[in-house]
Amino acid sequence: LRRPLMVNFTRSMNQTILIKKPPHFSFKECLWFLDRDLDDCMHKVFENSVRKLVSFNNSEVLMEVSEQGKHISIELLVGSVEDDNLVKDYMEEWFDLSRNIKPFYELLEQDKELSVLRKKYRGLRIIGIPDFFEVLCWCVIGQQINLDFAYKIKRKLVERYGKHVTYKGEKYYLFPQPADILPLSVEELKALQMTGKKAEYILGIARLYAEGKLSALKIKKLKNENLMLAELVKVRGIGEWTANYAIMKGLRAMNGIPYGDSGVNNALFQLKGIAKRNNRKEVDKVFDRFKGWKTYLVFYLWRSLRNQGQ
DNA sequence: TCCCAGGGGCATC
DNA sequence: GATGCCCATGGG
Repeated sequence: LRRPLMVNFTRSMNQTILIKKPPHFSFKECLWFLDRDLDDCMHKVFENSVRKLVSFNNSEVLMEVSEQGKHISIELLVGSVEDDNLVKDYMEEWFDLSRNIKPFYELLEQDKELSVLRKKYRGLRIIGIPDFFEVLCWCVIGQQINLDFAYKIKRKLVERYGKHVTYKGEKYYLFPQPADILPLSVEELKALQMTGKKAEYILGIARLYAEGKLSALKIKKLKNENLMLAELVKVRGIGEWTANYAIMKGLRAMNGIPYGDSGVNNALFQLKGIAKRNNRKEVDKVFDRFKGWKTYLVFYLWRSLRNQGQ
């Protein structure tokens, strides 16, 4: 028998998971980062929330993340999970929630020019890309082209080859899996406006995944970040910049420095006046004081390049 | 027209 | 290890 009364409660029946906000956390700053002015097809940002499709044990779940007082609220608009911890663990990775970033702020305070980063962007966390295959593909796509164009290419790839669910007329996508990419030809990928080289690199990465030779787990098992970088750089299409970006965004390694990154260079030029080219030693000099927090410094430097928002 | 944008591979010396 | 060249699109 149907029970009409239940209809009114449809909304509250969605599974909702609460996570207590850690100290030094600003949901607004995190939301700002996810939004920027970029057309990222992997999530949708609204005024006070962000929606993202995630796969837990091969079942798709559409999350709506917002803040509710002292908590971060994750409402599952589509799908559900048996164990709340799946969602909590995912959120921890995505927003780097479990880290106490106070020591980073103390280090910032000691740097005359950089302390402004704390004042302006307090509460911003590393926003990660928990899918390691996605990080690697994204790096290859984004190499050496402007970000707007890179996001355009990613959108084409994802909309064509990624799974999606539809919610209220909007489509939400998962990044394609290695198995989705592997059967494609260079020509099919070039049709998405990436170069032949990039198409080869992405197919190569998908192949390594399929052969079980490359995965987040394999890299995580390595003892330290230098070993991780060395292993990743062996892969065609992955250089020093990409390897660093990948362990920062995908594995939450804390001492990544994407040498040669134009954003980091521009920010350090603006804030500290150091050269934009051949500046490795100067960059190291700034970063040496941030042992254990280098990735955070990179992230805050990127943040400083865009002045809108608080 | 030239240069740059969240590079990397390769050849060459 | 440093340098130069190629890839290849779009915006300033």
